[in-house]
Amino acid sequence: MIDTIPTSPDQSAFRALADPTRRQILMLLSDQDMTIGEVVDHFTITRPAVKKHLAMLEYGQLISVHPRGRERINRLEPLGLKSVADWLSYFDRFWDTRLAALKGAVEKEERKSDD
Amino acid sequence: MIDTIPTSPDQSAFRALADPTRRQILMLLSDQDMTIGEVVDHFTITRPAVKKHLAMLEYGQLISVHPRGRERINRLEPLGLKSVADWLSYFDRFWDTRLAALKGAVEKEERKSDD
DNA sequence: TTGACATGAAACTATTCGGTATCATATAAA
DNA sequence: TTTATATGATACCGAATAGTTTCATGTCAA
Repeated sequence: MIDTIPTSPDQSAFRALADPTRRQILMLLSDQDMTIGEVVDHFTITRPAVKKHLAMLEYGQLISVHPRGRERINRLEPLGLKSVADWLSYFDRFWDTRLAALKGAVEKEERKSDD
Repeated sequence: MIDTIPTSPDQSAFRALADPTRRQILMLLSDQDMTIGEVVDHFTITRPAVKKHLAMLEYGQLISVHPRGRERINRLEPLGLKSVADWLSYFDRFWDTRLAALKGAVEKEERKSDD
């Protein structure tokens, strides 16, 4: 009986990804860091709406925000996305057993080259 | 200016994954197909609540439902998850360039062995 | 110092979400 | 043919979402 749900490491990241506008923002930030104003210029919704989306992305640790003078620079935080991808990888075996195996091998190889 | 958002292929799949209970259900179904009642037995919430979650998972094409007598068998549909993983793979380059390359190579290899 | 500008924040609205309780329907079993 | 069981479906509730408008704050520049 599941009562206290063994919450995945990043509930808020999954929630942050649920909205198409927020996913679009992530795509934008993958090209370059942007101020709030610059992000707003890519959408038709108002600035406060974008601000809220950015707040949720930050809460889900998918972006980080860095003040610079009167601006705030929004930067993609890929590691937040990686944790989601890792959760999904649990299902790798269903569509590609061999890929999962290779993935493990590569990651092992990487850990070796890290030290 | 992004107005009509170039919606990702699987908006409803992302939404379906946003809830921890639904992700838990997917984990359960990855072990075995289940009737609604069997899924309910793993949680403390009521059957109609579970039913709604299953409906969202079905809408997001993450599961399929198959009537059998008076029961309805819920089955994991891994391909729905794969489309989400594919969207995420856009960001692979940020944390693992080499893995992304390997992934491409493996998938190419698979396509070869498919025909 | 004053004005322009980038952002913060609050208040409000409509809709969706996650949940409940309740009742209806269809099938299996006695 | 009853009766029990598995599910469908509806109505309702409180909280969270996604958006708006409006106003306040802080910083750069003239």
